[in-house]
Amino acid sequence: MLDIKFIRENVELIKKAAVDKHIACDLDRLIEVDKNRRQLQQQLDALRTQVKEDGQRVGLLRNPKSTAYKAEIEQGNSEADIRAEAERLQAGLSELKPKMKALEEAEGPTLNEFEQLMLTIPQPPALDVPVGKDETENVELRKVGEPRRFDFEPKDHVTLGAELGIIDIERGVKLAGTRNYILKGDATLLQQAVLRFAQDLMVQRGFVPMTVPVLVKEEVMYGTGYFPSGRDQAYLCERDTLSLVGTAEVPLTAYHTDEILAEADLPIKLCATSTCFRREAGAAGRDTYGLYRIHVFDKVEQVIVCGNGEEESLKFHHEILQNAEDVMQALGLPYRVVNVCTGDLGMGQVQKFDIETWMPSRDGYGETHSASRFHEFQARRLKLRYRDGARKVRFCHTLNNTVIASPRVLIPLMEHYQHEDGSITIPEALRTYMGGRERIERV
RNA sequence: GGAGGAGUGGCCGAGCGGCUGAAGGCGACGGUCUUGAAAACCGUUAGGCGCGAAAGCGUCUCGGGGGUUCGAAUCCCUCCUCCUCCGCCA
Repeated sequence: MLDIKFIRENVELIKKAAVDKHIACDLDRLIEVDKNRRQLQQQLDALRTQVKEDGQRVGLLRNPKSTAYKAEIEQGNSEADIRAEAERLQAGLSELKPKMKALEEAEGPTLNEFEQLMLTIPQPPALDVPVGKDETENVELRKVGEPRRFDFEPKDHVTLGAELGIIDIERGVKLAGTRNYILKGDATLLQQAVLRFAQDLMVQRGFVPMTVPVLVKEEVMYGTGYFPSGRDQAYLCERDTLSLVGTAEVPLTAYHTDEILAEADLPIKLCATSTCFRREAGAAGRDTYGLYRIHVFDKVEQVIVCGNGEEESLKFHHEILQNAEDVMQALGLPYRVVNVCTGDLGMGQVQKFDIETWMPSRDGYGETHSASRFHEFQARRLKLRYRDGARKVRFCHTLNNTVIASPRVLIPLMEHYQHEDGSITIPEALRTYMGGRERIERV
């Protein structure tokens, strides 16, 4: 959410942002509703002032001990006069009631529409975000590591997993439908190793590990910007008006909702390992093969809540990106970093850097991480604030990035480290989490 | 799930129809004092929205929503949360 004052003064900028981001919003209507809203408030405020002042005077005139009453007596007014004055004021106020009621009834829907519209206004992207229609126009920033050249015909992760007896997609689908899977034996251990390794690295870097709810209230989904527009991507437990989160970013970012933090508390660095649930609505037919695009997965996520400043935000954006790159480097996987273009940005994101990891079976890079910064966008929705040095209340900035998501990362991991016989080398960084073993082999 | 009790400012706690956005205390911040610190004393210390260049002014908010009333933190309805006891249970 943006500041309505900012919106009023930057209508054209935001219209352009909406076009570039492919987000539908009715800015003209918002401006109009905002105008109505302020007008109604001014009228109501004036009436309320009168009701308050006169109403209070009625009370005073009815109380012989009040100074106002005594003043009336001193001015030579009789008790009857004073009583009459009170009656007169009260009658006048009674007449005001229908007028106020009418205004209040107009204000309700206006406020409601105002809030709905405000939720649809996108955050303008940073200046160095490339304008583009979709992910094909993301701009590569750098490549790290070389895709491995095989001297044999490499297998894909599905084949490797099936032959090793550690990935069972068929039965996953049997139990839960398309885009489901079952990890078994060493794949389960490998996934847990990867998650634990990633979490340990984050803890080492000062992030507080958390266990968070994955089934959250709607307001949390709205607050982080996933609702209303992404509602069809979430699994809803409608009976309980709760939603399954698609990422731990949601509960982590919302952790300090409706609080005013001390500046000394910032930056707040949190991470959580959680299961993530995604409907993948609208992705029918896309990435249907293997473990790439699935409904349920586990992820370690990192979130930073920092002070309100462009520079600070940028600094932390690079920090969370670096954290993820360090994980990939420790795993020895080749990847590249892309500057995500406007058409592929979410509505709250100022800028997003994706890490795409080399996946031999795709003969290309596939997204494994997504590092975003939001400025105040989420903080405003969540009422996530702090008091600065001048004791002024300001909105925080928020950022987040994947640390590692599995099983997607098992794709490059298994494929990159495979041997001709179908066994897989366990990268060194993970061995302590795999009982010191060096290889996954068929048992 | 059943039966009771309670929700007031950063915290504790008064108020139970009218000059109460809210006494008092604690904490925090600023100042006086002090060689420094403590103590003592003085002062400041809610957020949202609107108007305004600003100072400031207005309004809303005492768990949320609705109602009664000229007037509600105070009365009524409803929902939520927390605590205690009982039941069930990983």
